[in-house]
Amino acid sequence: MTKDNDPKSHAWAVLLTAHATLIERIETALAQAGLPPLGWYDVLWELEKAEGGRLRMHELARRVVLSRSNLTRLADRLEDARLIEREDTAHDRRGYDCVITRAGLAMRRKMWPVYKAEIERLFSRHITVEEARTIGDALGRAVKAARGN
Amino acid sequence: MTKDNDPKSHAWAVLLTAHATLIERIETALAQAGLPPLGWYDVLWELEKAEGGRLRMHELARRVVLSRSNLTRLADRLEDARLIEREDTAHDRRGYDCVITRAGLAMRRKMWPVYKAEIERLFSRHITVEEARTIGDALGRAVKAARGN
DNA sequence: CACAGATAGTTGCAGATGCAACGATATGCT
DNA sequence: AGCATATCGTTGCATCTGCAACTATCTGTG
Repeated sequence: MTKDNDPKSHAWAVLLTAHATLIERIETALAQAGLPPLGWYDVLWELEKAEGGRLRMHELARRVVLSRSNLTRLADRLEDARLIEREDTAHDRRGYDCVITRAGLAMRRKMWPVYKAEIERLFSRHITVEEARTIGDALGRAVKAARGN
Repeated sequence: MTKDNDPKSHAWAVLLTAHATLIERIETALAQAGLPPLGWYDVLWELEKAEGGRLRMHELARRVVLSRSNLTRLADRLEDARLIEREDTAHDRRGYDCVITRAGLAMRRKMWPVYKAEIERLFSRHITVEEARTIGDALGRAVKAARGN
């Protein structure tokens, strides 16, 4: 939080602090509401957005920015909770599709209001639409470049 | 990365992705250089900035946004590596001061070029100074509000 | 000054994480 | 076709994490 001489380093430092602080609050809010952690939401939401509610494991891992081994076990937990299912994929006997279930859709819908309220309370309320656009654009460029490596 | 209707939700989503992606890259770079993880840097840097290179455990935990139990063990590791020391604090027999050692200062100095190069490559290069100011201001406000809770 | 309640830091435990190694399958080259 | 190489997803291992419980100490109130 120290005033840096370089605005870019300062922005990076604040981004780290903001992420850590807000995520901590959001996880707490979800836990207090008796809901699963944010990582579950991310997976469910990516699946819900995807064509047919299904994605290959590696593609899902890429989208939620998780290592594969990590996604394997997160998928295990979600499958135990009946929120997703693994199906053999066509044309590649090595792979699986993760498919979101009805219960998975319902869970995501149940988590969203809690998550949304926290985003509003902790983030949206404090920034202007113009700032939001700038953040989305600038960080979006950085992500795109990092992925293009 | 989906185009959201709401710029603020979109900014939040991009922030999450950017954080995850860039941190992953930075950790990889540090590991490849044979250096400790980013969490060590954060602690060392906070101590180095602090008056006398020392902070109480709880204050250090607050600044690096870590739970206390977590900081206890991170401090254990740093102490094992002789990068910090714990000293009884004056006036409160419950508490300890974490103090950075010469080796700790040296380690932070050794990590910085690697960290800095990654920040530059992954973040600074892709944003303007004006955007950096906006990010620092906007997220700074959010952090400040969240802490004032 | 005695006691209730708050705070400092640590520890046990269960769960989450990354990395390297693995078996299985696919792909490219000859 | 046959073999080397790459990719898919899982697993073992060591490490890291948060929560709740714990001891020790401090603070405020009567």
